[in-house]
Amino acid sequence: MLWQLIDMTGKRTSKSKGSPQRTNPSRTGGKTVSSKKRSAAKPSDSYHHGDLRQALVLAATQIVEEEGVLALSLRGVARAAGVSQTAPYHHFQDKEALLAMVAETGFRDLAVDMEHARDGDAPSGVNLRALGVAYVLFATRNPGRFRLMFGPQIADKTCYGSLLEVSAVSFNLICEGVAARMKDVGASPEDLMANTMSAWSSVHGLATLINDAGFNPETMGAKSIEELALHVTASLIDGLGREQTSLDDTK
Amino acid sequence: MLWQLIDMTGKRTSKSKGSPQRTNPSRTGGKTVSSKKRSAAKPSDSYHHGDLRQALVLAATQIVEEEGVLALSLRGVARAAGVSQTAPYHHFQDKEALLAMVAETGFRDLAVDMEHARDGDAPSGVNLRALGVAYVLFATRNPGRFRLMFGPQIADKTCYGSLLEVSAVSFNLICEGVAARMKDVGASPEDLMANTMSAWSSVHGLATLINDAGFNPETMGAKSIEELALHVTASLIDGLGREQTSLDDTK
DNA sequence: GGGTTTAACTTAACGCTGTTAAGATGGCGT
DNA sequence: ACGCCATCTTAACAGCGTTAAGTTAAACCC
Repeated sequence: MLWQLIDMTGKRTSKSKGSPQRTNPSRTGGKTVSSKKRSAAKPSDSYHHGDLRQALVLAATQIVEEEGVLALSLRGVARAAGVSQTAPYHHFQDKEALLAMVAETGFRDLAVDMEHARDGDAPSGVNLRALGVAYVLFATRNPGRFRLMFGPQIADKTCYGSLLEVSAVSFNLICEGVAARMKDVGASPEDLMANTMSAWSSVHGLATLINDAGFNPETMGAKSIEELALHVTASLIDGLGREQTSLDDTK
Repeated sequence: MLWQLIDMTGKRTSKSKGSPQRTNPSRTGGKTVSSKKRSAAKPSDSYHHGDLRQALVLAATQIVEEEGVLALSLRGVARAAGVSQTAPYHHFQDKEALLAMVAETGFRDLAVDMEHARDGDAPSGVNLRALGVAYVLFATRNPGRFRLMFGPQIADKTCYGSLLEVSAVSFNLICEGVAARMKDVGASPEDLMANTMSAWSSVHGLATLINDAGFNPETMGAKSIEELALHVTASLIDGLGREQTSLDDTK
């Protein structure tokens, strides 16, 4: 998370768990395959798997998304990958490290979605809304991973350097969007961080509430999640009760 | 949650887990004590505890707050209460039911905090901000319970009727605050639900990010959580970059 | 009051989990 | 060719949620 990279000198103690900021030894994505690669399918005949590391991440991602983080067991992941129960320990220090890898792919996918949604040529308000909608849509389409990315399953995220780096990308996108909007409105640049926090809170809160507070958009008078996200981002940009004019007076 | 009570006819299937909407048999607070009550201390000599139910809830609450939901085990709670490992099963159907009780007390305390913060005589914008700040402060002062209240540990919250009822109180407070503000601004009442969602998303998102995304307010240019919460609620009410005028032009 | 019902509590046990230790396998560099 | 060593295996430990069956004592009924 960028706000942690920024404040790396802070007093956040990164408790226990070995050396913090441990750099992932091999790779983040897992493309250093030896040569006889197997993509991700299990061979079941050969003693050595070929690319077990990535297979485990994929299996874990699927379980997280289909049954939730709480239903995920390391043994279950190993079973899904067709290896023994302790094989994962040769690729990940513990269960949390595997989950951190899954979360990392989540942050990567989120950043991709947001980059696709971004439109630098559009008015700053429109661009900011598009970013927010993309954020909410990613969260509601990948609730399991989204919960993992921000939940307590990964106790101290500062232990996983690449996780922090990737998560900073989406944060930067929001931050840039807010900065552009503030420039248009003529707001003081010193409020950039606080305003980024406001924007981020809006979309993150909406996403979290949809995922975890068990409600459907129709109850709130919206036809779809996207429509509701548009409404919420409009409220943020122009103020409560004034969102109906947002598309017109936006720069 | 109110939005579920509202939409009780909805297609939310309340999967498995016995009869949904099960009414808590004895009491919600646990004050139906037989007569020889023991408040919550463990007797350790008498075979029967006296008020084990409440003692378990208290012990669980403490563990949730001090070590997090993930560190809580039913056996550990029983140990803390000084009873055997299976004693809790005579008061709660399973671990989740105990957690639901802890979450319920959380929603009750949240509602109390927000009711204290409410000021019906103040301008609508000021009142709404006070409600939001109270929400964020509760969440950051009780992170363990807050995570439990909205997290996936309680899989299907519709199974616990009293939980839904209590959670509706704070929702109503936000809803009323938004309605008053909309009236002042002259917004169409049909947007009430969507605007409530906007307001709620803002404060819930901020609370969640502070608790789970591991950042400190100073990084965002705020001196305290309260100041940041004030900024975020101002952004919501008046729009991004315009919050500096919020306290003046509010009604 | 004495006998019985019954809620509250106990010990024992099952299968599951995360994790460690120690042994088996086989690709790769020398 | 040989040995190294990353990779994978089986075995084992303690702790978990939960069920089953037995024990205690409070409450209730006549």
